[in-house]
Amino acid sequence: METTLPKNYDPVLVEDEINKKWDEAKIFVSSVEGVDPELNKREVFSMVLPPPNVTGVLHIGHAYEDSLQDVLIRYQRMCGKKIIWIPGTDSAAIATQARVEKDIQKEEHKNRYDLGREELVRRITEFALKSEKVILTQVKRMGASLDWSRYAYALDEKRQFAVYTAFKRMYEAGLIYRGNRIVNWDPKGQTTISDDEIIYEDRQTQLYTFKYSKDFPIAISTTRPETKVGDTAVAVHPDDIRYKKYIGQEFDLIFCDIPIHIKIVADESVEKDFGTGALGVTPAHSQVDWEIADRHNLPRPQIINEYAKMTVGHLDGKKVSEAREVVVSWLKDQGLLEKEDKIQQNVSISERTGAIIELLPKLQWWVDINKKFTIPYSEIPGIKSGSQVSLNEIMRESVSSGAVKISQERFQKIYFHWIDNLKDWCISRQIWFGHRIPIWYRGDEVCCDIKIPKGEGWVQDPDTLDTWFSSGLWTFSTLGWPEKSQDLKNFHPTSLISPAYEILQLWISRMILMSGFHLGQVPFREVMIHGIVRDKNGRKFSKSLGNGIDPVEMIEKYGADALRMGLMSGAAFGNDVKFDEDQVKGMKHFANKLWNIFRFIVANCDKNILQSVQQPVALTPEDKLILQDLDDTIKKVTGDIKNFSLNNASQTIYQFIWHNLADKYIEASKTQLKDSALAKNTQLILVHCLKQSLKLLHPFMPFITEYIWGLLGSKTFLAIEKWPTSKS
RNA sequence: GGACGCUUAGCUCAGUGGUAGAGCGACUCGUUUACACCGAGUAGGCCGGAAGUCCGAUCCUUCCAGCGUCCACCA
Repeated sequence: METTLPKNYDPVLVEDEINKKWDEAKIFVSSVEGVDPELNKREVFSMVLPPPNVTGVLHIGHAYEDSLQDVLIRYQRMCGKKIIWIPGTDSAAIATQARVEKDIQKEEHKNRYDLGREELVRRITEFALKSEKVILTQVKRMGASLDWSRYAYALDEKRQFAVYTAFKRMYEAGLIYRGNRIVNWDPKGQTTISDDEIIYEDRQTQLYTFKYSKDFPIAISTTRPETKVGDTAVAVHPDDIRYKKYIGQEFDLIFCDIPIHIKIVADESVEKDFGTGALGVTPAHSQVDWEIADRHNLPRPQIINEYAKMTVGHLDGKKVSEAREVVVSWLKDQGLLEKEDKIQQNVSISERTGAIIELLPKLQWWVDINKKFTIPYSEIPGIKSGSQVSLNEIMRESVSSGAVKISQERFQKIYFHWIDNLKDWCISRQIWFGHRIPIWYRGDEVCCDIKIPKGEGWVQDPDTLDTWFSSGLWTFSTLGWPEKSQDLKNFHPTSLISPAYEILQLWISRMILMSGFHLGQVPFREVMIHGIVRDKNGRKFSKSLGNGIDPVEMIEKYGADALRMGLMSGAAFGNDVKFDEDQVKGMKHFANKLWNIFRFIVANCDKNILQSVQQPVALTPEDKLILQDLDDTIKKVTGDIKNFSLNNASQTIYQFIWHNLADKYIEASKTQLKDSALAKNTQLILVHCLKQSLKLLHPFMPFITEYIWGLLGSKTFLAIEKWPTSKS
């Protein structure tokens, strides 16, 4: 027995050491062509890592995602494929800016306007860099076999160039336009805010039912009577027999001493059973009404300003709440108010300032989803090069043709449902951190270009792009696009992407759109959506809930191998995983078990047997049983990984190593090793089983398997060994 | 409001149209020269509720309940 091997396995030291060795040997770097002359002839397996946001540190959900993909990648690598797995991080414009602004508000009581654009962006960038550093360390410690030579950040120079190029080409194709849209406006913060920054409060409010005037035939209901001075129509359902006869009629009215012009229109979106079944349309201050106005070509006067004050008639300058009282008492005086009901309503409130959100129209940039353009080149089945298509058709065809395979049926359903209801994509954001829109103005002139146009007086659009605009380019902006690079030719479309289901619409569909437009390709051939990790109570891990678990803490306690294995065996692919620390602990014990199997074998086998290529034979019933079990295990684990049943695969290999190899065969070997007729063959079987086990386990527990592999005397890395095949 | 998912042993989860499985935990016994981060055992579940299809359902269908997610938010 060699006394140099400690009884207990210490993952932390080993994992650092192995990581260093992998780094130095550059075995995960796909651009080192000289290492293996056969490499370029091999089948390619390429993936991008869904880039984590630089909004802080990674949580256990990222650890799960990284592990899943690394298992698949390591398996494919061992199957002899040429692997490219690209790491990166995302700037996550809104999320990051909001995070930093919040900190600054808290610590310095300053808002973005106090700091100014330049200073705020500087601060955010500083924060992003810090957070990027932490994140990268975390990803590395998880053992993700990424090609770090290809690391990309959403705001780095190359990606910036790709984003501007993409914008310009889409602009020139007529797919990007500028138009008004209703946004969430925070009157206290004096800024637009995104839907994620809104909290909904269930409040009781009054629902007023009234007529605009005595001559008007239809009563309407509203919780906001003051906005009715901005009405331009009353919408009714086309099938509503009560109101059919009025459709198309127009009225000039005096409402609360303010003249308004009302047209009666028919619109499917109106609920017959709500209120009076007639909707007063206030186009400028309601999302739904804006769309109705769109469909019926109605004027959209703005009657509330950025300070939540009225802008018309004698109400001018009054707060909306004051104006409401004025209007209600006027209605009462005129005898127009038919009834008042108490109803529950979701009120939108700004998360940060607590102000009630006003909806206001603002100029925004859009991607036209339905406009046809000529696609110069297309590999997508069903879309011919040179034909007329829309982005919507690209998104639909890419999946319905099977060029992108969304492997779980339920997610495919969600995808199509989303495409069916898709509207134009608003890509401008009124924040400062992110890719600034590459549009310049000079008087009435508008210019779209990658650089500031020549000449004096050009001013860049103040808005930045929706973060998903740059994320949509990710599969090819990371491969050198817009250059016609060799990488792009070799590795695009990528083989697989494995995101959480939350970002199917946000990200996956945008990548299909972008890749289709710019390359005439799909971004990936297969989408395998995974579940998310939850805490013991089934809640999501999130920064705002503060229930995050630092994977590094788990790694230090149990080892990255144990964390990976614990997460993998937690639940089936696509289902959510409840994080269970005990499971991780159990896997640490498993690592220790494997370590001691190794110690036993080293202590009981001749040194030359450890590296012998001689095939063992089955001499005893125990021999026969273990070799058969091994073969079954190889078959099952391989099949399970192919089917993305990583939970089953990990449990099968666990079962074999612990309960077949250790509990049964090693016990049997204790007598067989004493029998000179059996000793050598028994040693061969032990070593053979151990080595095959190491290979099968390697995708799940890369560190300990690689470490033991080295201690057995191998000169090559286990990570690039050949995957075992079963005999049957 | 719409869509989808989940509900199986104390806990975390697999699974199959034909008398229920794993890991952890619990309990009993054992071993202390591979491993106490150990071994051999034991106990535990009318597989969320109701109805239907079937010779037979935990698995298929319908309804209901609880939980969760995404989308749209109702004047």
